[in-house]
Amino acid sequence: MVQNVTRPRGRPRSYDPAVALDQARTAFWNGGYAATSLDDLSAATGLNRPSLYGAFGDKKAMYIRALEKSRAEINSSLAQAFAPEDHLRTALTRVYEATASLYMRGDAGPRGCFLIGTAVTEAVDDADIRGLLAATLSEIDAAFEARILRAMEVGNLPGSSDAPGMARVATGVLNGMAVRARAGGDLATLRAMGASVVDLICGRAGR
Amino acid sequence: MVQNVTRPRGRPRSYDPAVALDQARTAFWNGGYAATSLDDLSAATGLNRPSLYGAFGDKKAMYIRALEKSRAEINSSLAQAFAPEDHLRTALTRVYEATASLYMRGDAGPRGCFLIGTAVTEAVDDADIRGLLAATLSEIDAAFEARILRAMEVGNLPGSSDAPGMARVATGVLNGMAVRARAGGDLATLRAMGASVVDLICGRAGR
DNA sequence: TTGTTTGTGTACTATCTCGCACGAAATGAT
DNA sequence: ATCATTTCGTGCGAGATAGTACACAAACAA
Repeated sequence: MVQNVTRPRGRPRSYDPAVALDQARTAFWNGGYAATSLDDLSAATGLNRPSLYGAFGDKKAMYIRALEKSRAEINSSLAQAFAPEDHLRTALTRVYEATASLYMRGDAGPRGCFLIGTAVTEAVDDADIRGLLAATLSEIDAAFEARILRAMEVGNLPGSSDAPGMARVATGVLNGMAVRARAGGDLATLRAMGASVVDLICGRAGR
Repeated sequence: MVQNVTRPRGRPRSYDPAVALDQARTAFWNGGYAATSLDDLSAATGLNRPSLYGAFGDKKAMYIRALEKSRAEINSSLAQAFAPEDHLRTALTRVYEATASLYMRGDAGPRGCFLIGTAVTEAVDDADIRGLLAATLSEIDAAFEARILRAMEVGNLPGSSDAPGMARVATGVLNGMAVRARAGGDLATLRAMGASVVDLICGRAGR
């Protein structure tokens, strides 16, 4: 409970920047980066354009901020899902179940993953976005790989398993689920994709 | 060698519509649908706007035509790759190898898959594009599934295998490779992803 | 030739887009 | 109370964008 140290000098802002960033991300998430105009962002956040510029800079800066927010959320949710030391099958299933329902959310229909749904298109022409996308994919790979390596140590997987390869496949199926969601796929299909790749990694009979 | 039956009445067009469609698709492929303007398309094809309208209608009609062309190419290349009755591992490897090098092509860096790279973003707001994307994904699933079922009949896979699930995972990894390509991933990574999922489906020792 | 049909190219308009300049409003400092 | 500082909101302007009108060019038919 730290008292607000010192209130800044001038007129207080009438909005919460974190909330506004969330609303802007929602707008980008639905329509993509290029198709979302500043007027759309203005309508989504309730801020007028000068306030948007004051808060975030230009359109691309807003988008980068939204990407970084998603990146942080992905990393923390993977870290959380992989923390409990239960069986690999349980941990992977938890990740895919949570992801499937996350990807199905959205007012205008399922929107999948923010990065896959919007950044992939821009990545070819924009090095900043491409770098952020690549970094996030690597981090997801690394989270899967670390968890798989732990499973190998504990004996849940054969010691000869190809952990980096399995991790990239695991990430790839996540990407495929994001694509399906935007293509209008239903929750059952997404969950089935996750279950199938868990079976392939952990073995069908599983346990 | 059919003689051009009857030449159409008026002034002949000075371009090949199929070539122009290819060039337009290249422009969309790099920049995405929304970010590609009619001037970009005009520059890419060498046609001026009235000719573009005359040939294809508006921008969205051009894009739909490009999507359908890619869809047809995907279906025929899968049918071709799956035709020989060799081992499932061979057939799958052939598909992933060919796809990996296809996804790495592009003048402005690797562009991945045209559908994944451009249609996924538009799919939420546009039902036509969403439907085309969903139909193509289903067709890819179906091609994988049919090939896996044949492998089960021949005894290359256990009869208890989950063919639909494996097929969706196979498609998902394809999607993941398309994402990686646009994120700047290198050919070795794409190929490794393919090899890993082939190992998971066919068994590590393989053969 | 002469007329018909069709493609080409310039130019135009209405609209949208971004980014910012300006004054009004709301707060803290003195 | 007055000033300084920061934000808010209306409105503006330069430029891009989609789509079209219209005149010209090139082919064929009679």
